[in-house]
Amino acid sequence: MPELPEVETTVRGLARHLEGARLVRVTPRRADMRFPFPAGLSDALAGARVTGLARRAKYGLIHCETRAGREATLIFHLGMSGRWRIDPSEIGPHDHLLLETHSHLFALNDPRRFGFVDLVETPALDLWKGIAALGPEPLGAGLTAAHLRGRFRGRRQAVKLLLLDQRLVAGLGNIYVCEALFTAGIRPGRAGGRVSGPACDRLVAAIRDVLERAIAQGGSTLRDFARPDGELGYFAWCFQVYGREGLACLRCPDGKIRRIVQGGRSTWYCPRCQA
DNA sequence: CGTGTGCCCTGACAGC
DNA sequence: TGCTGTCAGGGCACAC
Repeated sequence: MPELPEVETTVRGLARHLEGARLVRVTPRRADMRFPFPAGLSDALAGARVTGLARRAKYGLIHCETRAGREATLIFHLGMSGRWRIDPSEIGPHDHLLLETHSHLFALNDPRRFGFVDLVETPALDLWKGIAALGPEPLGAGLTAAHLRGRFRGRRQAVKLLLLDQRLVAGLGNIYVCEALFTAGIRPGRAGGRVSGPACDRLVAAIRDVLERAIAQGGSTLRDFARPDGELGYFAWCFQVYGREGLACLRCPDGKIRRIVQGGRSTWYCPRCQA
């Protein structure tokens, strides 16, 4: 379930054990995930010290200083089914990349292999293809109603699909777009260009609210990650509309949550209170 | 350029 | 029990 909050939670969980540690060994267990592992990955990172962890959109960033004294960043994307396992009791068929420090083993596990990793020189990180074109972070100062309004202007595409476009806002996925549109009272199928200024105001607030609450929820689950064999990236979250087709709307008395398909993916919303 | 479609991959679940 | 079909949190390539 990796959208922004899950990646944020994952990064925080990894940071507790990885920050400042030295990578004793880095081991791909197959040739590729979605893309081939970078050539020379193991050699480049063996003996490197982890200087810090960060997140940009749905990318996790593991900043390192290599033995050669170069700043390098290991980028990971969790795709649809990726997660990190800490000190797993055994290595399974879907553990595709292992990071070992003196005290812990981290396994990047991803059954569907839609995730991937890449290695870049840290000074060139912002030029990296996945990051260069990203829109503003939704929890940063860059996301404003004016920004959304400007990017929506003249667009006939549904606001739901526009919000999934990482160039417009970085880090939203299917769940939190559905939830934010519900909170803001905006119909997912509304054309971007027809979303009003006040609606953009509500949308910005809703996006922040939904993401912050999800991160807080994930943070509380982080406790579990301290125990051996802990896994990172998944936590329970009580959704208001996501996956609730046919159930009663939690806000209005008579609404029933409806599911439609947009861009080949499910959208859930309340036809009564989302205009 | 904006928009729409199909596809990468495995696993879980519903229905027969 | 075992088969088949459908669907899943993402993003890219490609066609028009």
